Amino acid sequence: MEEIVSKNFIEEAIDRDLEEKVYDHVQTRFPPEPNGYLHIGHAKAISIDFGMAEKYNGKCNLRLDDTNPTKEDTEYVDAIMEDIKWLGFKWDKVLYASDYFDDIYEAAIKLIKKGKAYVDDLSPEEIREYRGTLTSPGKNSPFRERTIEENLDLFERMTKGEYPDGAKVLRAKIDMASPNLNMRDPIIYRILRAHHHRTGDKWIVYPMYDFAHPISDTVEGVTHSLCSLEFEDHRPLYDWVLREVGYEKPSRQIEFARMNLNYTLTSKRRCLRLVNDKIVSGWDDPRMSTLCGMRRRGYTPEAIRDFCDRIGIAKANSVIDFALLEACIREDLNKKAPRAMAVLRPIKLVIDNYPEGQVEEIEVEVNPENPEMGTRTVEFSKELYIEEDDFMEDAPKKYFRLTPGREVRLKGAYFVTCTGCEKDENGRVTVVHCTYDSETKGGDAPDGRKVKGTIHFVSAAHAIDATVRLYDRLFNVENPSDETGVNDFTDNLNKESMIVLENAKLESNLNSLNAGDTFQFLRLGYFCVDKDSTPEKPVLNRTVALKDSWKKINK
RNA sequence: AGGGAUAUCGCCAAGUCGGUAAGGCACCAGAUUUUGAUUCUGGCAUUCGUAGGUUCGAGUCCUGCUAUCCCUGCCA
Repeated sequence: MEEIVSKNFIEEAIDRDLEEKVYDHVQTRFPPEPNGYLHIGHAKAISIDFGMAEKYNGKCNLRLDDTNPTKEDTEYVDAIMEDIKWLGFKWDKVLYASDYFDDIYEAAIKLIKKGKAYVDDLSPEEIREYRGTLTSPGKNSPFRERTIEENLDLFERMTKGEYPDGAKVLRAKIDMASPNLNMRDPIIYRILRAHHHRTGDKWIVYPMYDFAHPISDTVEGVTHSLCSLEFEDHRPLYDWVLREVGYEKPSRQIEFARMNLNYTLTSKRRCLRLVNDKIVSGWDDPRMSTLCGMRRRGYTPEAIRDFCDRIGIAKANSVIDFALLEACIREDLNKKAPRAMAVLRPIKLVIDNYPEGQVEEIEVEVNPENPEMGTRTVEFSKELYIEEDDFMEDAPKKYFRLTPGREVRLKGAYFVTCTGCEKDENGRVTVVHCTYDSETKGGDAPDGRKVKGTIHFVSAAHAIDATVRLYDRLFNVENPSDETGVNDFTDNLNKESMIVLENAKLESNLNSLNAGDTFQFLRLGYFCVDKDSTPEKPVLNRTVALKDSWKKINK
């Protein structure tokens, strides 16, 4: 049966434009300001900007919005490009708002000549006062009625550097009484002596976002300029600029709701705190919501794109459940990740009736979800490591693992029956004893008897020592930014967001790991090799745990 | 003299001439399972922010109200 996918409101708008021949093609752009790292919220915008172009066989440019040289840096440009490529999206061109500085400047002159822009000498404080408030109209600047000639002259002098920063601005002459504050003679150019990462010291005046953006879009040939909801109020200004400058094919701005994810933080200011205060190891800490952090954590681009597709596109503000992201990464990795056995918190299991010194090669599948991935062998011997959790001296009835008298299967190997354990002076279990049934090789009993549990193991003599970092959500409240009732957002941190296990044991097949390699450790979760990993001491990050209905029962 | 938006299941989200509430995640129950995973099967909104109205019939149309978000940077 054909799956019915209804169109979202952006596609409907595009369809209408195409139908009415407002445009005969679709072109979009993704316009980040290069002043920080991309995070999961940007993934949605990227997915929409590039996705719409793809759907309509159009093009999408990456345009770095660099109209404020005091905040931007090339370091971020490189990181942004890397992240977009990683996600698997392809831009048509890499462009910069600064590529259009000449066009934008000409547009400003045009506006002045039309009497639609003027140079204002008011101070920033005065401009704020004159703007009025949400509920009261603003009033005209005393400089509003300067002649066109005077404005032309003044603006030229601004550009030449005759005035200090902040002394004058160029404003659009619209309506100081507009209920929309953005229309109250918005500033379109300011004097800013700052080194620009691309244009150097060529410019002394820089256009404001509201002026630069519509012009960049239209000059670039963008048909649909997709952005987030907070720019809805700017659309009248966006349209005003394009109309007054007089473009024949103005771009159309369409706004959508940005994504929020519970338990995660995307605010630049707060993330910077996490980094600066060393609460995390850096912008690419696996707990960060940055794309580089998620990449290091082991998230795949496929999972993130699937996530963006599944959450939909709408205009209602919403908070997505983190569990959906986890479902996406589990679904992707379940198909792709080779299985391996690893013991995170090892205790010894000694098979008392197994021949001393004997080693058997046990064949197990690499991925039961995908038989084409073949099989591998793991060593089996008298002394194994098993998970601390897989033995319990006094176990409840529903416990399917090792407890004295109970028989379980060692994955791919034999049935073993627990006979007891040894403890240290503190009462901690150090060694578990069992006997095996040599008739059950491969994991099935010829007499047809069944076991309820199958546990994983690693042969002690063959195990590879490793460090495993168990990551969990960084915050233990749904909205980490909510500081009501706490001193600040760091009070919302999850103290157990990273648990480092230095004594993990890996199966011997994992003897040449590369950063980024991903595995499913049987019964534990998905793990990927960290960049800190060395051949001597592998380091694995837990991307996400497997679902665990036992944990739920046990609670 | 404020303006702009949004309200459908715990979280997202379809619902487009008004015709009797898709789907995903989560959750619950059962089956299968050499991962307590996966897979499968079944369950999960008499009701669409709220109060009225129009209509044979309203989530969809009309009126009023309420809640939430955004806007008073020479940031984007």
